Amino acid sequence: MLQQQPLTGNGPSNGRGLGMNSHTGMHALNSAHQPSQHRSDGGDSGLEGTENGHETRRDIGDILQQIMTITDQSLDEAQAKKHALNCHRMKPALFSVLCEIKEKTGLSMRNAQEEEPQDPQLVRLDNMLLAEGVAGPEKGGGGAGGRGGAPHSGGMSPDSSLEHSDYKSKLTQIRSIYHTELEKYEQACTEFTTHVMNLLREQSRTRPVTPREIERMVAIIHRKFSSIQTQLKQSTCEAVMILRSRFLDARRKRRNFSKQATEVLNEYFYSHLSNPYPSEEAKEELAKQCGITVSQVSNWFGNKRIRYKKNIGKFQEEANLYAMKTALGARQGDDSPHTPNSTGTTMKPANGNWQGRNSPPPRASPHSEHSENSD
DNA sequence: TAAGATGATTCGTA
DNA sequence: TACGAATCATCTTA
Repeated sequence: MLQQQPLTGNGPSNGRGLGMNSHTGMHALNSAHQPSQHRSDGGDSGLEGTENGHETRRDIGDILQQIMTITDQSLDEAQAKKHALNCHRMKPALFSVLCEIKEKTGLSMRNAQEEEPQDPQLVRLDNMLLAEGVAGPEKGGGGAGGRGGAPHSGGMSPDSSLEHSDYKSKLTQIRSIYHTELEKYEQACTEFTTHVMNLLREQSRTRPVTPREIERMVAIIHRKFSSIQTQLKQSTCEAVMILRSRFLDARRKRRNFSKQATEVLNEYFYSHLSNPYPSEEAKEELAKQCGITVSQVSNWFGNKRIRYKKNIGKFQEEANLYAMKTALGARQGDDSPHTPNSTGTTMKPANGNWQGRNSPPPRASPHSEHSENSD
């Protein structure tokens, strides 16, 4: 309970000649009133108010003696003695002297550490949790948070949105567990800190504990708890990574384009059958219309050209269908976007080979103008 | 469950 | 770098 460290201060004499210049506190205390004890300051001590230096020393000696014996007493006795000591007229002076000694001997710095810069790993974890939408404010409605949120392969088909919601709900679970645990840790940290602070404050009545030391102790506690929090963050990040990788694997699964998207692409393809090479702009436009990426449009046209060429007969019916559609649209004065070149009945690639690889379609091909009015 | 359809990937070419 | 061709992996359908 009552620590004796300030009393066993082994530093050099503090110049106040309080008999603290010995390792053995008790000896020092016992000898505090001895006249032989050297006083270097000739009575400057913080013990002013006493007229007689000798008397003062004896007084102090008595107090210290009482402090030292307090641990041997029963609790009640000790409490009473503590109270008496706290009320003793010499107490404030003695206390301030003890504090000073402690400062000088560096005892209060025992556990002091330089303020550490923020752990870069922790910063990374924090950033990641923020980016994933686990930490920070909850993101409403739309995305599953952060960059990992929306799937984009094959557009936002109903299937993928289903998958998406699954991802979202799992992420929400992780988020909720993370926040619950975090709250627990924070609460525990606060409770423990308060407890320790109370203890120290209580002790500071009987031993020299400065507010600065209490602050340091609090900082130490916070460091300990923050290392636990780091572990929590690490685990959470791992969980998110696992979830993400599973989700990404799922996204790799091929999804058919929506019927509507296929229709748009087919309309373009058959209405440009003589030259089914959409320009970059046209691809972008188609991608936008279909809710897919430009490269998916490119893939689609690549596959379509090959497959069409390989089996024109098989696609004849489809070609007729879209040609009719196109013609109908044109007749209705609906200057539909997909009715540009109206090769309509031209169901075959020119020479069965379009331009061929040696002569790719001119970039500024005529159809690109058509595609521009395609919205 | 097998066959066909389809989107993606890889590789060679100009 | 865009394209054709081959191929893979998955989805759809009967």
